Amino acid sequence: MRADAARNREKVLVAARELFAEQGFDVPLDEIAAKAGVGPGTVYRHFPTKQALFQAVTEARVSAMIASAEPSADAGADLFAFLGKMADEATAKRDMSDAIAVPSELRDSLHATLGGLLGRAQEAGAVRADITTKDLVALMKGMLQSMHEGANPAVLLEIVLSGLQSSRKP
Amino acid sequence: MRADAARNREKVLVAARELFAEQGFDVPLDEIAAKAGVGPGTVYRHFPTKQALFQAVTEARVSAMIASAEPSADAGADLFAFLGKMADEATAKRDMSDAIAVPSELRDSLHATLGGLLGRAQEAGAVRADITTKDLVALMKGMLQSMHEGANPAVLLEIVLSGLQSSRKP
DNA sequence: CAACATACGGAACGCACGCCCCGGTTGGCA
DNA sequence: TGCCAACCGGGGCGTGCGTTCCGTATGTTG
Repeated sequence: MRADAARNREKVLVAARELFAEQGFDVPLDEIAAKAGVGPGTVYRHFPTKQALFQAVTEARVSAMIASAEPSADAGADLFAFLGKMADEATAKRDMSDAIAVPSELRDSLHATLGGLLGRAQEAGAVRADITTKDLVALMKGMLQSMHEGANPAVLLEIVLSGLQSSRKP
Repeated sequence: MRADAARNREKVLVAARELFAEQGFDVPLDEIAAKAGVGPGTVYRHFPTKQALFQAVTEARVSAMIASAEPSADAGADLFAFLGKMADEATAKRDMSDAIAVPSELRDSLHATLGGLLGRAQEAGAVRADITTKDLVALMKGMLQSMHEGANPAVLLEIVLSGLQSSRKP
């Protein structure tokens, strides 16, 4: 690989990282290219599609998060800690809320991780048993999106967490 | 107004009602026109913008819902009943989840209604005090959207309702 | 029945986006 | 240093959408 090619690839990654974090997946690719100081064509030389670029940018953080989900003695706490971590990430960077939605292997791994944590937490009786992985994913997707619309992220998270474990008061 | 104009206006409303209910606000306006058997231009003769058409279609149901939110002795139950009604509507018709998001006076009234119900429920001590109207709206928006992605609407609603009133277990 | 305003349809416009192509340039190897 | 392959930039294509324009058709009125 030529030196300038490697340099440009890096510039694209840096620009994409910043803009995806600021504006999420919906940021126009031309804007990323402009911020990187290259043409759109150059972006596509290094990444076959916009989603591939997104995956390249989020891979490190999402993988780290998935890796951090090691089971402990308290399965309920494990799940809640993971959801909290996702909420924290999503509060700081807008791209986390898209990582759970944009199609990619990464997203599938994330869903699988959530499913595993949920299952163990349910077996331990820490969360209500009638929730499916799909439900949890949809719930989180909605919550993460809501966090970027002026709502208080901490409050939203608490509502979801308490809702997961308890049934309604009579 | 000419007779055929009135007829076409009605055909557009019927088609829009069905398609907005099926696919939400995102349905292309040309599709509505095609289903109504008219050209796109005709739609715009009767409704200045797509949002105006959407408002015309959802006005009756949303207004009815707002009107049904009369305070009773139990402010908490009032709020929960209203949220349940919204969830039911959103489960059946896809346009309810957009009525809370698409800019219009209707949406603002809806938000105001939610704010009023929330305030009274909080005064009554039925829901946690640290939730703002913005939080509630964002939460509902996320939940309603999630309902159209394969999740179980009833479970989602229960999670939100129980989350609203209780704090997390220690 | 004539004549005119009113309304129609759908082609066309403007915009934004993801993605591709090509003439020119540049880096690295012989 | 000279040459070639690799790479660059950005203009351009295709698509989909909301919206507008205008020649034509049609309902209404005297």
